[in-house]
Amino acid sequence: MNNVQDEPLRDQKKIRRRLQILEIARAIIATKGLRSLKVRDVAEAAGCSVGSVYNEFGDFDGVILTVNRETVQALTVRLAGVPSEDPVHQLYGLAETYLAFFAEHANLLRSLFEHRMEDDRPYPDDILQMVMDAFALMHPPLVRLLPEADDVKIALLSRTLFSAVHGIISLGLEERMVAVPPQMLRQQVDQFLDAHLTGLGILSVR
Amino acid sequence: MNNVQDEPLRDQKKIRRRLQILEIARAIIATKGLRSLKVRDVAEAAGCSVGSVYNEFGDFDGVILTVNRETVQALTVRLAGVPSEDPVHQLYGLAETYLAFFAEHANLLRSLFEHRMEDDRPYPDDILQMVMDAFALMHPPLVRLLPEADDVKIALLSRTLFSAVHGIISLGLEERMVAVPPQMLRQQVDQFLDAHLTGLGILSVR
DNA sequence: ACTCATATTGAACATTGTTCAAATTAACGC
DNA sequence: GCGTTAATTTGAACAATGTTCAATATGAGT
Repeated sequence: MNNVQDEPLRDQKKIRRRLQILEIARAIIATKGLRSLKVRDVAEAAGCSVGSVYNEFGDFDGVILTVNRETVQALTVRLAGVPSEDPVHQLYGLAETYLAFFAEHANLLRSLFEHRMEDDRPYPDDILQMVMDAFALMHPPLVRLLPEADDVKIALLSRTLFSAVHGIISLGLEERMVAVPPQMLRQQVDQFLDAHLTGLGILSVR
Repeated sequence: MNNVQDEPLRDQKKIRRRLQILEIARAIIATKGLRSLKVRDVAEAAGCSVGSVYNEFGDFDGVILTVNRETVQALTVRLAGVPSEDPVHQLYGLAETYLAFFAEHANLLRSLFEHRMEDDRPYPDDILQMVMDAFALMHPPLVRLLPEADDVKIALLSRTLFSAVHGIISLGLEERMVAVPPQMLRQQVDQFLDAHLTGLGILSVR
């Protein structure tokens, strides 16, 4: 067993604090946006010094990247929960779930997609991989709907669909670009899928 | 006449410097990204003090916003140059021109779409309006192709198409998301339009 | 309880946006 | 031209914020 009693006190506190820092950072990003995230604010709210934040995460980007990592994970869980009996419904479900998640956590998603590293350090591979995995959830329904298409075609198509839906949603929720009301946005996404799936021959023309 | 001889010397210098500051800021954003833009670098390269940058643009956001404004203008000019004889070709042309422009000026476009103001000041209305005007260039061809659709439907559709294409291109060019080679991206955009326009009944099923 | 390795601290530093009193400069009337 | 004046320009000082590291405190092992 490896329960909490076995953990040295030192590590317990470390772990607890790590979680607290992340919780606070996430809350600030979610409510006030990435640009409002400040080391000192996080340290103060977590009841520790700025040095501790650095000990735990290396640099401030480390905090942001960890929050982003957890955002993709949460998104993946939500997307994986979409019912998969009917592949067409599944595709609509994935898009609508993405919309719902984006609407709930707009600033967290923006942090994921818009954050640029200091200098020109590369974005961590594992996060990229997680994003890819998330939209690979479209593969199975697409394979079922287009049995004769090869893997490359499926991969390309899922990437296209994901990117297109992402564009519609992210620009649609951008307040500054004359935000579309959420209900209307859902309709917009559905109509987009109607047209696109029809064009792919998946839905029949009405 | 209002030629350069009539301008007081003071204003001439002011105008020249304003242009120079913008040119330098644009060059830095374009080559090293928005995050690498620093007041002192700009001032030094323009041969003036940091104070002058502030006198001219109010604050540093002012410089960025002015560069962004000029980016939309340049984009609009390019898009407006797409031939309009055939509405279907025009739509493809608009998308491909957007792709070409985005590929050439990726960092400038990211600055336009991703820059967030300090605090929560609103993004200037005139820039939003310019972006709207840019993608309103899709209205005429869509009206010709869908004569029975009302204005609201056209506006919504053009917004959807623009957002979708923007998503495909911006994620496709994102190095960190496993960048798609430009040639492949063009194919991807074309295939997207094929399917979507077919689904809308604009292209006939092959 | 003592020792030692480790974690934590926060003051000091580095970088970068912002301000403003002082210096400079151009415009104008003579 | 020259002095006066209003406007502009300057850059040192300030403010905000990311980062470091020597000194301190703390938990683990005996």
